[in-house]
Amino acid sequence: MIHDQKTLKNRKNEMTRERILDEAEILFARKGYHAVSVREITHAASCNLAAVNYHFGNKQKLYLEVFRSRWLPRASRVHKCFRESLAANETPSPNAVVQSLAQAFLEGPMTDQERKRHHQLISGELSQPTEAFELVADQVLRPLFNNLLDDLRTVMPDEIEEEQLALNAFSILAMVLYFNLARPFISRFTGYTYDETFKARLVDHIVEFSLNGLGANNKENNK
Amino acid sequence: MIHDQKTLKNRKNEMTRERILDEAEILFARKGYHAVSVREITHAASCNLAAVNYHFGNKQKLYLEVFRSRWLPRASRVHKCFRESLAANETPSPNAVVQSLAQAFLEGPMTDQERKRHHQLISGELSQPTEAFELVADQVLRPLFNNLLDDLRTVMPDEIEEEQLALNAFSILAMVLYFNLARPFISRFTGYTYDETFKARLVDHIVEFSLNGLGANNKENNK
DNA sequence: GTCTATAGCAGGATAGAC
DNA sequence: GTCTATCCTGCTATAGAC
Repeated sequence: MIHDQKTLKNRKNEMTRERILDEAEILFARKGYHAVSVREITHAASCNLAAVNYHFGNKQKLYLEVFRSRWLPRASRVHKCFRESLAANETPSPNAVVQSLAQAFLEGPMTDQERKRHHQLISGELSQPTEAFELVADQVLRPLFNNLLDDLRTVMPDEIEEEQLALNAFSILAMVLYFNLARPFISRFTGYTYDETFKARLVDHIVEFSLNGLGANNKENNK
Repeated sequence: MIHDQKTLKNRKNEMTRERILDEAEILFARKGYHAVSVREITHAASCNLAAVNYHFGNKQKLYLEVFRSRWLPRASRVHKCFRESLAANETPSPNAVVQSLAQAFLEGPMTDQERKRHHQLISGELSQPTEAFELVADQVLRPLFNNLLDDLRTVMPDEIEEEQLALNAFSILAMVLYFNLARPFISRFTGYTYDETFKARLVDHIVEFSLNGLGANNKENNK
């Protein structure tokens, strides 16, 4: 009995909490932290103004929780997609590394709507870092970067220097992230929409450009 | 007489106005539009709260004026630096194009402090575009992009498609802009500081990576 | 043109009833 | 846990003295 009541309460509690997180993420992504008010969030989540303080303490902690419980898991899915796609190749190659990465980021496990929110949120943190950036840098970006470094070390010639390797890793990330972050800018100047065809075209381009950039475009490594 | 009084007034007026613009730019860059209050700006500029409304109408118009009178001219200096550096080569080559661009952006006519402000401001607009983005896109980004397209068309093989050309132009821009925008992220992961040596190293890397990426790294075009 | 003073409002946060 | 009512701070913008 008591247990049932408790789970019932918890369930209702959880649902309000989740609704707030959903709406908060949408609004923070669309307008940025400071441009969104708690009133706006609670109104969108159809709950009371005081609910944010009750569930999260304050606005800043709600924002952090959006990253912790929404952004990080999604980023993990992308990272996992990258690793699995890469592992599916029987022999590692620069081509496989770059293609897996580009596909995971541009065509990966997110819907277009999710991807937009996801990138707007991180874009805000790159522009004006808060505590959330530490979280993202340590739990997502650094592991991704280190994985990429290791992958490159495996598939690149042995004589390559560590600094050279790091710069190459950053350059590949630059391509992948830029074509996501600069989407409005790119659409504006070319008139292309980011449909499936164009995204596939982009992945091909990124792979080709990066592979050549790596100077690893010799016949035996590609494909 | 009357004329002298007028110029004197105007001069004092201009100086307050300029001081406000200076401080507003610093604060908007550091904290973002919504996180800065007019009080903060006028206090930093050692003038009265009402001065912003007198000189600019309101906060939003002040923000726009920062872009118009501070950001755009600085971007023009960079663009000019790029064009002049490129024109200095007797024969155009992919190498000259990319190197001129990378040098203008990374080592160009700005101090490091200016560059940081400059990139933080545009970074905010990329993340949450306002009216200022239209200004920047039309007056700076589009001309830059078109110039780069024309340059590439000149130096690249004739059979290249327009779409391919545009993707290459975006990729080069991605490299140049990313290594500026992601500076905190890069420093954090490598431990490198952006001193003169490292910036020169970066320019070399961007040039090499992009040239290879263009697939134009044949001996007769390089150098 | 510059200032003081203040209107007028929106924000985050909380106390206390239910 | 959720709600109402409210506190209080901070904001933008303006009116009016100098």
